[in-house]
Amino acid sequence: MPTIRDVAKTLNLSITTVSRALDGYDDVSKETRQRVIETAQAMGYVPNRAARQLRRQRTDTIGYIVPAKKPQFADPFFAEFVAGLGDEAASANYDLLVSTAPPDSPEEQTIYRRWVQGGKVDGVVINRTRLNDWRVNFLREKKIPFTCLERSLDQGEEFLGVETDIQDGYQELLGHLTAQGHSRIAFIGADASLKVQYDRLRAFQQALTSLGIQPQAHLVIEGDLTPEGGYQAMLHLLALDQPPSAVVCVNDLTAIGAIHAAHDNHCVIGRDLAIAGFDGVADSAHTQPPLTTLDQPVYAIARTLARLLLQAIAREEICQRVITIKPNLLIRASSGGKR
Amino acid sequence: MPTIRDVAKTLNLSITTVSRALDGYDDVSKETRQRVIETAQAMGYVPNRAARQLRRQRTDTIGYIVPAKKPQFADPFFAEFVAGLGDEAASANYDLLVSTAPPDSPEEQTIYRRWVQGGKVDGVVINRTRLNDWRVNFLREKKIPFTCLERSLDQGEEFLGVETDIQDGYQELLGHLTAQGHSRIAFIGADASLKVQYDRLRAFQQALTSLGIQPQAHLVIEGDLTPEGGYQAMLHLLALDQPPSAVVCVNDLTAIGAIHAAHDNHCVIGRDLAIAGFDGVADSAHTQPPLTTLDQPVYAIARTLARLLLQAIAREEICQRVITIKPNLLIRASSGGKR
DNA sequence: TGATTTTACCAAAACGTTTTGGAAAACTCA
DNA sequence: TGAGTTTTCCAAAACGTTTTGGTAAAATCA
Repeated sequence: MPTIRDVAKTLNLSITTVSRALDGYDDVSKETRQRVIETAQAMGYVPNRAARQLRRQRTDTIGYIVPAKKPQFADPFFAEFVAGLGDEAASANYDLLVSTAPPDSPEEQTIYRRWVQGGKVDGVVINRTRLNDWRVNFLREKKIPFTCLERSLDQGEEFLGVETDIQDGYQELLGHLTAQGHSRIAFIGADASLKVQYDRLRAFQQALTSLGIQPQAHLVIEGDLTPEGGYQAMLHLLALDQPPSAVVCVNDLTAIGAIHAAHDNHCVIGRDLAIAGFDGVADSAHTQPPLTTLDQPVYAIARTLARLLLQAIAREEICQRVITIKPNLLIRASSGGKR
Repeated sequence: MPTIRDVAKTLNLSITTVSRALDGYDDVSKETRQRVIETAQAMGYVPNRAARQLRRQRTDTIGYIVPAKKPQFADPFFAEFVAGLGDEAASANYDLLVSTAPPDSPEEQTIYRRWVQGGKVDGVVINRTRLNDWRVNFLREKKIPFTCLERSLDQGEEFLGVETDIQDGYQELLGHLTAQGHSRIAFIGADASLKVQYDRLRAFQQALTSLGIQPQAHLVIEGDLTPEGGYQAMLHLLALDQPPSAVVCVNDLTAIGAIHAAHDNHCVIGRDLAIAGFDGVADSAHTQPPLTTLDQPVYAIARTLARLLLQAIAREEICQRVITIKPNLLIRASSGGKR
């Protein structure tokens, strides 16, 4: 593996000149630069990252920790999210470091500490933000750049990241459901400490109220963002004295589980029961019947988060620190809409 | 951010002693070690990774490049796979570097080159191995440790990784299908350059033959491992003069698309048509009807690949260089089995 | 006792870059 | 012509570790 020293020796130049030629400084002549670039290429020289990082005091790496329960995580949301981060990072010659840890666990703390204090990453992307999130306080205190999907309550104006504005989306979705005669509408949510749960439940209830329907506490169930959680929650709803005729789920995976449970109870979805999700993961188009959902451009959101983070790392002026995204209602057969 | 120098100064010790105390060498007294550890802890000292890497000439990082087509990838297989790699790496205090690149593309080559030659990773995990795979030749030539899921034709005895033995699985699956009277059985596969396509198609045909059924070329269709590919392939099959009564798909995502297409053509799956997948991704339990599939322990496979890789990096003696895994047939309603 | 071994520590070199602060050579202009 | 300016290059100093090759002091042994 040739080093910069080898290249310099071959060309009878100093290390300095080679370094500066390759980095595009203008204090090296055109011909010299040409020679350097060619020789480096021919010798297969690639700068050693560790040495560069040590000297430059940065890593050209951003980090993301998948907030997954114990071993597996299977939400395609994360897959798309990671792809978006990775692609944006790669396009700026950055790398993406990935790990998994259960939300709010000691492991999570350990990894963040190792990455941040050990100087493994220049910045971090956070999602599944919690209402009170130690991560934002920790990163803020350590003065490490970071971006968030959804704003925690600890963050005021200095927030940097993406927020989804779901009010209109839920208004439209519930308008669609009530237009078909539904009035007993349930909500299968997530852990109450999550910001998305807080936001989506509130938007759901506000939309209901604005349509003249009184929200009912016993029609709000807690799931866990997985199909299994959705399945159990749906069973619970179906066992009620007066089961709902429509169910809004906090994400698509929950909805997939709910559909399954309804099927198992011989409900015909789209006729006996309307179901809607949130996210627009690829699978949602392939459930039976296809799932009505509020589609978010997850891949684009991830790229945006990475882009903002890279700008923050480079200390660029960021004109728009909060990027707001509105989900897009996809009406499919699961809500009895057009087939 | 305190460095080892700060710790040494605080304790009036040399840098050497601090370093060796923390690394557990035995040429430092019990009391000194204790003092060092406590002070380092108290000062919040964490070794700088870049400096350590530069000196040790290794990175404590393994790499994995998701072989995804253009922007998105949504296969939960990858999500589970990445989680497995990440967890195993973390348990050995290693990190996981992730990127995405279309298979066999210039981007793929660039990233591998950057990682390997720039010394960003100590080793690499490969999956979606191709029949002739430049990656294995490249890594072998550069003498970088790597492990593979599935063996490419370029690899002989020096293979290190996991192979799936699917012969029995397909035998059992096709036995199950023929027992229900199916004899026109189609196969929706993947790109012919992939090792899994090669293996699974061959296993499928051998199983058919052994059951006394002549494989028919026009019942073998090429998909692309996505639901969309499965959807299109299924439409094609349904339009045949004599459509198949059962369809075996190369992975679950393909099967999910196939189910969708069949539904859209008013086939009742499990009655008019049997469909089976491969992988056992979480979603396969929640299709309607639930999908019969050959379940692979993806998470465990990924952990195994990472573990083997770490052993290779540490130059440990590896007693078992090829770990063979057999998928497990899950009979669900999509093949007309038990409900 | 003096010779040998063990214990506990350390100075300095190395890892491969980037950056700082010049400095010689080649121009430019009056 | 000679003073200033620009161009092109470079030596040496970091960056924060780990490792090498020691050396005094203490303990052990004959």
